[in-house]
Amino acid sequence: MRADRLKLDDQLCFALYAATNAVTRAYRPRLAEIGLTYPQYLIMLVLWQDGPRTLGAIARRLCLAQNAITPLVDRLEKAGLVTRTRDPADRRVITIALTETGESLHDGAARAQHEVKCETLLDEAELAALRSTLFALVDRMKTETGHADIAHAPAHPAPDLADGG
Amino acid sequence: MRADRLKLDDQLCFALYAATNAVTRAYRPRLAEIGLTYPQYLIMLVLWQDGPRTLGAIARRLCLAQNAITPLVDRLEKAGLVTRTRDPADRRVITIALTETGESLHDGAARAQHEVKCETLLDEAELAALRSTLFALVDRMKTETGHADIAHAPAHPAPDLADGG
DNA sequence: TGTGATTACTTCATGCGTGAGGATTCATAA
DNA sequence: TTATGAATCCTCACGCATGAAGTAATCACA
Repeated sequence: MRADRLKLDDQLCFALYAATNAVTRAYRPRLAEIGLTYPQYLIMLVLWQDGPRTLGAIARRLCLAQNAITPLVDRLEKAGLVTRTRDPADRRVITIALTETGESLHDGAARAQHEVKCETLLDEAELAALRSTLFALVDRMKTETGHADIAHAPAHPAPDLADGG
Repeated sequence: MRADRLKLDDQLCFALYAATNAVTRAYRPRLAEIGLTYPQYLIMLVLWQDGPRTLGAIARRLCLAQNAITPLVDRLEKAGLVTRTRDPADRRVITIALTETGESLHDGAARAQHEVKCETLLDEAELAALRSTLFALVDRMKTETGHADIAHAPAHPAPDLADGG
C-alpha cells in the first residue's frame, strides 16, 4: 500500500456527508410528526421567515436547482400547506405562499429544531462558529464552480448568534 | 412576525446541507471522468484504504444502512470495478474486493480529490479542524439517535494532519 | 412589428437514502 | 434434532437532487 493513498477519514467531504446524514436522520422522525420531510421543512423555513416567494427565489435561497423545488412544492400544495399563484403581471412567475395550516406548523417545527439542536451537544458559540465556517465554504464553492442555476444567488449574510440545529 | 421565529440562516443543519451539496457538486463532473458517482467514490475509498470488506462493514464505515450499499455495489460490479464473493465459511456474508481496474482508478480519484480540496480555499489546518469538529458531531449524533443499523459502528479515529477535500 | 434570446417553470430518466419486509444462514439451547 | 433467535443480505416503494430537454411568456432590439 502506497503512502499517498487516499484515506476516508482524511476527507472533509466525507465528514460533511456523514454529518449531514446524521442531522437529517435526527430530524426525520420529528418532522414526520407534523407531516414534513427534511427538504420540505427547508422550504417552509424560507416561507416562514421571508413570506411569499417565487419558486426561483426559493431555489436560489436553498442553493438548489428549480427542478428540485417543483416536486417539493407539489407535495406541500397537495398537503394544503402552501398555495401556487401565477403572477398576473408576469405570467411566467409562480408565487408560493403559506396557507394558515402551513403557518400553523411553525411551532411544531420549532420544537423539532430545538430537540435536534440539543442532540448536537454544541453550545451557541460552537454552533455559530461551525455555521459561519460552513456558509463561508458554501459561498466560495458557489462562485468557483459556477453552477448555472444557482451561481448568482446572494451570499449568505452573517447570521446572528442565536439558534441553530 | 414573532421574534422567536425560525430563521434559515441560523440553522446548522442548513449550513451542513448546503455545504455537502456544494462539495458533492464539485466532485460530480470530476468523478464522472473516471465513471464514478460520489457515493460510489466513497465505497471505493473504503476498499482502496482498507482492502476487501463485507457489505455490512462498508455500510458501517460510511454510516449508512446496508440497503443503501447493495445497489451501489451492483453498479460497481457491473462496471467491473469490484467483485462479490460469498464466504464459504459463513454463506450469509458477501465480501467485496477491488478488481485491477478498480484499483487502477485510485490515481484519477486522487486528482479529483486534490482539485476539490483546492477549490475549498482552506489550508491543511483549517481542513483538519473542520473535519474533526464534524466527525465529533457525527459520533455524538450516532450514539444519541441509536439508529439500529449503524449505532454500533466504531467511532471515527482522530485523523492525521494530511489531505482532505 | 417581428425575430431571437432570455427567463420561469415543468417533465423525464437516472442514481441515492430510508423504512418495511423477506429469504437464507448460522448459533444456541431445549 | 428441532425450535428459537439473530445476523447478513436483498427487494420494493417512496421522496429527493441532477442534467437534459421542453413549453410558455417576456424582453431586447433592429
